[in-house]
Amino acid sequence: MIVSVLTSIGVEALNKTFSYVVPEHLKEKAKVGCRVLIPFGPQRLEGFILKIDNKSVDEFEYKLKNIIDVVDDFPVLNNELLNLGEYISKTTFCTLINAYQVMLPTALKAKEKNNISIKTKSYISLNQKINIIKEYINNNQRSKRQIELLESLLKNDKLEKSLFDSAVVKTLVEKDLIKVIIEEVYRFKNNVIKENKKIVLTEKQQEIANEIIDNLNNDITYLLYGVTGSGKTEVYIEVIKKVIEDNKQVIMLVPEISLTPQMVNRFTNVFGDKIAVLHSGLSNGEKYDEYRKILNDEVDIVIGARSAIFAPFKKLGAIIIDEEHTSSYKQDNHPRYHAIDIAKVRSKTHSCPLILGSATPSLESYARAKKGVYKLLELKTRVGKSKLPIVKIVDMKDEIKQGNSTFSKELSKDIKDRLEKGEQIILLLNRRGYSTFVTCKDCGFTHKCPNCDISLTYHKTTNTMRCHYCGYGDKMLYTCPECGGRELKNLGTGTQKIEEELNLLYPNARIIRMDVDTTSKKGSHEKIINDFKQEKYDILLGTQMIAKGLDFPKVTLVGVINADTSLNIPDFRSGERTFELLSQVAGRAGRSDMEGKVVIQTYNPEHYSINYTRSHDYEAFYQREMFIRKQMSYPPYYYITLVRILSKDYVKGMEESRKISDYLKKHLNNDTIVLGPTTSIMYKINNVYRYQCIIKYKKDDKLNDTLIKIINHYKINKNINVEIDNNPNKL
DNA sequence: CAATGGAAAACC
DNA sequence: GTTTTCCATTGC
Repeated sequence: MIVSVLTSIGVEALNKTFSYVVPEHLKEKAKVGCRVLIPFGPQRLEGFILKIDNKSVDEFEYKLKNIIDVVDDFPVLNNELLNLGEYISKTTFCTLINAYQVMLPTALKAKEKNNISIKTKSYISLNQKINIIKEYINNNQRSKRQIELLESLLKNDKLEKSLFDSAVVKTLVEKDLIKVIIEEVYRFKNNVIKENKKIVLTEKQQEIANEIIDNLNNDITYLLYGVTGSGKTEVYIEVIKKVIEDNKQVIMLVPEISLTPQMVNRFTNVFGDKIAVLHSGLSNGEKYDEYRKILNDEVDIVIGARSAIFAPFKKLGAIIIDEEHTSSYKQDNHPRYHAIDIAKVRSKTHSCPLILGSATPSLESYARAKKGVYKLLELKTRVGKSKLPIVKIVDMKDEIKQGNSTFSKELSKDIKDRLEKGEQIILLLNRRGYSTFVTCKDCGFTHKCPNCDISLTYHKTTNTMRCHYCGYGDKMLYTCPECGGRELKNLGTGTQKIEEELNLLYPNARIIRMDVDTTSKKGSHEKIINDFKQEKYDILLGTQMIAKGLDFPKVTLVGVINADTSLNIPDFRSGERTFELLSQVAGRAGRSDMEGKVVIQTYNPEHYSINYTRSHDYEAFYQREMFIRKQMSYPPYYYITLVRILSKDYVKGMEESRKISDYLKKHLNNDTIVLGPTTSIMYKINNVYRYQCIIKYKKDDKLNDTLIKIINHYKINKNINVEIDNNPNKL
């Protein structure tokens, strides 16, 4: 038997299979999709069997080697995953092996040293009839510890092996009186809080749910556009109930790790424990266990982040993507796949619906819904008595004149008021660290990362300067290295500084900060959220991770310290991102019957992205933004493909970028627009210079082939790296 | 003419 | 990606 094997090495030059002979004793085990251990030159590698060949050895002009071993008892890649991998590799221009690896949990990736194993627990139980045991007990009265063990087992079917002395267990096993049972156990445990809330759908929710339920066997994509607090989750639950009734399974994607516990909790209360959880907050072992629950048909629902879209369910009945506009549904390193694209492919293969939910849909999705490509479903009002919060926009230019720099008069007053009333507050600042850059007052020197073209952020907790791109860290400077000046100023405010100021202003307030720096430990997301929910704190201060989907009934005030941080990013999506962030965080206020208020501080109060949040007017924002996109030939009017050229050599990078740009202009359609080359916004990261060309097109049948030609041309060049990003999140 | 090193090729 | 091979340059 001869098989084609794809090695675990993810380089363009090895993006092909190699043939091996399967020795007689492995023939049974070797199936397509299984991992195998192979000799590869002088090394040993793992790879996937992609094909079983019916060729014979002498049809090859070189001598084939034998496979060393088959790693898996069952194919890690089933047919659907094999096809999905090809799709990813084609659409994201990555190697096939990279596509397969990204779909699998670490434990099942083809990798040489993978020591993530199945966790087991050992039990003991009786291996003889009761009368034989009793007889043994009577005849061996002196062996006290053996008798103790046997008597416990007479009372219990099985007991943990570790409760007893291993020598005692050993003797009894040797005498064939008891046996050891090894059981697989799952590592991940959800701490579920019991709820006794009965879910009653509003008329509108029921109507929408019914519409989806009536069409469960078609690959329709729905856009469920519902304002914050309108109860999209209730609709999801109603649909899922029906899918499970039909004996099918559901994938539910949530945008942030911090939102999973909340969703898991709600779902567990409705569906019991037939739920697997998959996100980056789990250890590799836990992820493996959750994945095995899916493989073993033990669960009906997977809740998770982006990669959960690959959950290997055999009978998918529905895919739900909550907060579909979230940029993290697209992977921001290679392979840059988008979970929604994968979902569409899977929805087609399984003939099941794809439900995209959001209060602020991406322009692309909403435009598609308007065109009828997606089916638009709308929830326009909040559930019950709760109303959308009042939004106040504060012009910080005026406040500065009055001497207020971080907190406006209005926001300070409101914070004080809520603290007195014992209500909760959420404050958003989309910048972590203490200050965003350090400048010398005398010569204007800014402390930049030596590897990247980025100013370093000061972290007061560790007294270090850190680069948020490459992770570089340095001691805080007290004298300017350029001119020796002693007046270095901290400019730009981060969450750490706000926390410090809040502590000074409201010494009695209990404040918790949530950003990348306070959530690096496992389970810390959940802890912060639970503690805040249980009112152990008055103020939750955080970066954008606190903006989406969280449900805190006691929050009546949301403050945005600086709405301009996301607006000032030079990117065509910055307006959309700003509106989305502000609308989402505003949606955290007033979710119960208490009225909510949102205070947005900005230096651009007249900007439409900020202004339309005041009236919660997505439609108006959409119209305005679409007008600009049309003028500027941006999505959704044009598709964008970003070609990024990376090189350690500044000059060579530029030269090759120019060649690539010329080649694109020459070979693409006439109505396709090629911009660049230019240096990227971050022109140097980790000592690698970055250039880019932007391709805007409506339809270009030559694009794919042209890009492949460019990639092939550079695949052997070690000085130039070319990356393709379709529909980029950032330019 | 061996030693060194960096690029290129092979990897089934 | 890692290892080996190849070839040109350098040093003695």
